[in-house]
Amino acid sequence: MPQAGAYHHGDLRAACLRAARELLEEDGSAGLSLRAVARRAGVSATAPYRHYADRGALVSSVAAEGYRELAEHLTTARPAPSTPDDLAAVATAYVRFALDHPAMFRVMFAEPCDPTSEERVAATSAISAYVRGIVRDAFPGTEDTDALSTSVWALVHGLAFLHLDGKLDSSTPEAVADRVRSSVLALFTLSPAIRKAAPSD
Amino acid sequence: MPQAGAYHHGDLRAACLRAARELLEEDGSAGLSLRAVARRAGVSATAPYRHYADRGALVSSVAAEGYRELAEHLTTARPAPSTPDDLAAVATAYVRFALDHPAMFRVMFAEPCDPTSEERVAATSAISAYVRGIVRDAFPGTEDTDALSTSVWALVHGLAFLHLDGKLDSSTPEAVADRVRSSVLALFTLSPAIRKAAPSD
DNA sequence: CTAAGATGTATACACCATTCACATTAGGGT
DNA sequence: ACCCTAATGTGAATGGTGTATACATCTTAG
Repeated sequence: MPQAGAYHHGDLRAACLRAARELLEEDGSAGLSLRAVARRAGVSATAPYRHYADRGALVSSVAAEGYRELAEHLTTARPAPSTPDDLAAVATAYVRFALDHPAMFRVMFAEPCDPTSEERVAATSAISAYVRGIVRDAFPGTEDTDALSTSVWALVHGLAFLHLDGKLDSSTPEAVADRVRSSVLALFTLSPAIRKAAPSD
Repeated sequence: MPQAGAYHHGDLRAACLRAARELLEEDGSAGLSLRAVARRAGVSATAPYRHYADRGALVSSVAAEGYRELAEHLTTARPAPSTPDDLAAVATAYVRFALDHPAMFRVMFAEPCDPTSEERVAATSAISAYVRGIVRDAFPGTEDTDALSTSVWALVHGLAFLHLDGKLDSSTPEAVADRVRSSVLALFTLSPAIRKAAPSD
């Protein structure tokens, strides 16, 4: 039975993760220090090193958790997305997640982020596959599904960041939802002008 | 005549900016510390405070310079853009800028960034206006130019970030250029499937 | 020429990441 | 039941960082 004595924590690894997430919510990414995490977990400053190689490793774990939660948030918004309309709904859910958890979202995407963290790679490729699945269902006639889903992800991701950075008004959830929705759909309803102007390959 | 004596630097403000940019190129955003800037400028650790309120102010100035250079980079790529093809070229230039100056790009967009820096606001609105101009010329028949240009900016911005974060292959400039180009254009060439699937308003 | 303001320095404090030697404990092999 | 080992947590120390404060030096306006 763990947690009998006070010397050993029991599950410090998980406690650190939880503390890190709380600090992120409260003080933003600036407040996420190893020492603060240790303090909150009620443990000495260097104890976390037994479970994380360095600060970056902790951050990577937090990010990975964020990816999983984002994925869950999206599937909750639309459990079985298969139409352009579903796609728009998922897109707004994506942006909403970013605005509801700004510090977490920044940790997930705005860090230097070495690509050697398997946890991160696995989690992001899950999201990528999810988007690809929706696009495949929503636009069955598409030749290059990968390219299109990349475009969609990039569009939504960019919208999230521009809102997050205050470059676009995000005062009300409705305003954001409307913009995301219309942005996603607008790009699909412009064909006449474009086909006339750019009839290449 | 400045720079006669050694006590006063002459133009420490500019020297700090230059030093900050060099450190950014060399060591990434992690190496950008006020103390390192001061060291490189050959000045005491607290001297920069005479010209910048705090670290954030320095970073904001660097970011503002980055915005201006990005704008210049884009206009150099296509001095008078007016077609979808031009738009694609400008888009690749945008992503290329991000990949060529990753640390700078992150400073520009991935920082918490209080919206109270006039320098930043002015510089970003310039880019926003530039994109809007291209879109207006490239798609004259569009009702809501603002919405469309927002979408375009978001798409390109998202592509830049996904490449930067290693979520998309950026091993060769050609691969990146092809993907950006096709991503931007692909979204304009899907009309049949979409109009059939989502015939709303 | 001098006094005041601008600019740079020195010192100090608090915080942080990280390392290392050490203390405590849990659990498996006997 | 016992001990030994590996896992886990502690404490002190090192070197880096942002920032405030008091002080030194220079420039320049009057």
